[in-house]
Amino acid sequence: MNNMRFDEIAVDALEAHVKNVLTKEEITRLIETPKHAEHGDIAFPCFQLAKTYRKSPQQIAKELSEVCEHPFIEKFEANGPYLNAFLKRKLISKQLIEKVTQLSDHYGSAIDGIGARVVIDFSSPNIAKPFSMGHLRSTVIGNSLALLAEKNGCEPVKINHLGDWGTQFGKLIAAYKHWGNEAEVKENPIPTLLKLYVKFHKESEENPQLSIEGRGWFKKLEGGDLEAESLWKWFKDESLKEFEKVYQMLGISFDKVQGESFYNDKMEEVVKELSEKGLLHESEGARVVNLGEDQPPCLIEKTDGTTLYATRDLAAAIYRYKTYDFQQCLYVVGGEQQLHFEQIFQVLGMMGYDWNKKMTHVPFGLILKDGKKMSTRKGKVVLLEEVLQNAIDKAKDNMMEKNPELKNLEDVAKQVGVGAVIFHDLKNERLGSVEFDLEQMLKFEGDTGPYVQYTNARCQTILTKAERKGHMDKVSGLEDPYSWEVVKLLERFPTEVKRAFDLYEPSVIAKYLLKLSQAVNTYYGNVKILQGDAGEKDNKLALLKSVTIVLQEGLRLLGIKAPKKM
RNA sequence: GCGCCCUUAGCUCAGCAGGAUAGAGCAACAGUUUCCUAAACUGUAGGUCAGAGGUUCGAAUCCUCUAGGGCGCGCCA
Repeated sequence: MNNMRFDEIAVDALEAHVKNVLTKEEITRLIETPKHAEHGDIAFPCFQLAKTYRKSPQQIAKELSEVCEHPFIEKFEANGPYLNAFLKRKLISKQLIEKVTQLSDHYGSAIDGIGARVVIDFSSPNIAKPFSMGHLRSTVIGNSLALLAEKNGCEPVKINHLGDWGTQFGKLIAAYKHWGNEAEVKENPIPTLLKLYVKFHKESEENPQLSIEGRGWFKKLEGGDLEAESLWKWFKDESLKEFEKVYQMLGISFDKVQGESFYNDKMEEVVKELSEKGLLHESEGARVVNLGEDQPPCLIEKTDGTTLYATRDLAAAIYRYKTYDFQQCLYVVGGEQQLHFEQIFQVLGMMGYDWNKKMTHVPFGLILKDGKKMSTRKGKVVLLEEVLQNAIDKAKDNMMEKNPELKNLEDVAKQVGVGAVIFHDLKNERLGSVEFDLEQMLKFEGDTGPYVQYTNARCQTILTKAERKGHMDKVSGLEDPYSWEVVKLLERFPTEVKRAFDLYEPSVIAKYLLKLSQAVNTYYGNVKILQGDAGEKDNKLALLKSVTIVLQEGLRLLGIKAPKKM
């Protein structure tokens, strides 16, 4: 009977009285959370029962309200066609606070975790290009999914599948041979390489010969040409240094950095296998796998014998399955590549690999600029590093003004600034496209990361002031309406953690944290924590302690720090 | 042309295993600091849920169509 979820309590109370008509599952499905406090804590609509009972739903609600009872429920009330239940606030809050403070940061963790291995392919920036806003999404969503996987009892494997192979690098080498100079690249690697890349695309519009040249260089690169390889390696090393700066700012690390080039020596085998299985066909000089009547084929080898994205992804998938024996493999890649992944999964299936069902493309919406996709080729990029620095500077300005005597001000400014950017990216539904808006991203008020961090910091201050941490033996529960809203939200945390991972949606957590923060701030604004008699104070402090546990843990799952002071 | 996605308040978005009066934030306006951090709180104002049908006791939510926007669709990734 301990620690039941609210819906379980309701099912428990109702089951005996509607047993012949509805199953447990059906009751669970019907149960809902009322939107308005006057409708209680749990609601059960009686419309469906009306048919079988041949009574009005109002009548049924009334009758049920008279017979239902449950040790956790204060009262049942019929309100029109609804049966509303009011929980025993004191009892529930007592139990919940005890549970959260006992479990601490394990609250919400899956206890029946099976340790399933989940490979997550995310971030994957392209070398020789700036780490743009576009990659931010994959990076923060993927990182959060890894954290959520772990929280849900799985074992994540975080892979950074760098875009470090392909025709584009042949083109870059060609561009460098034409217009580049060593000193300039050394001085300012990424912007210089980007400039070369952009110039190449502009020039090749008038001079198609250039593209052919670029493809030639890629063929050399894939063939092991020393000059091509050393240039490529140089570009890659410079890029990795730049990326590392960004990952450090974001506080994100990987288990493996295995770019596309890692599969260079594994592709021949894949092509061979495809051929042996009779899947490879000649088409217009290239080699493809045909997929279906009205579907475009999957291109495996170009006319000149070099490989493509799809080839490398097939090799990567097979390698990963062999290496990790994963239960799930997630690709956190923009929605514009949906067709590509459909093709990859389909080809794997045709090769006889039924584990292709364990692979999922987790797409997300684009970051748009003026309603259009941002394009690297045209040089329209916004640098992530600059955005992060902007945010950090702004956080610092704020703190100089509000809390200048704060120690480690630099660190906290970083946590808040970066937190704002990450939260802004994660708070909206994954799939929606977002218009790039620096001003929005640097907002620290309202529905933002700093708002959540601030809520936590205020609670922390009170706890420090009260010098009460830990022993909550004297907790007896709370029943005022403000704390009740907080308690109800705290109770939901484990459910949200599960839902967020099931849906691959970090925004579920972000939205939850906003709701919790709002409820806490309302509480804080209306109730004086450090006033009242000792017992009352203990209860309020214990609640705040629970709040900080959940806020910190929730932020952590998004990859955001929770400073104690700000 | 085909496929996928999107359209809710002036702006950014919640709500969508159908349910009781469609919610936040920003912006606007009006308040709150002898009081635990005003990065906060309280209140006012703001909506034919793109449009039309359908299923249902009940639709922002499910189905169909229309309009508008976005993204893909053989040698880029």
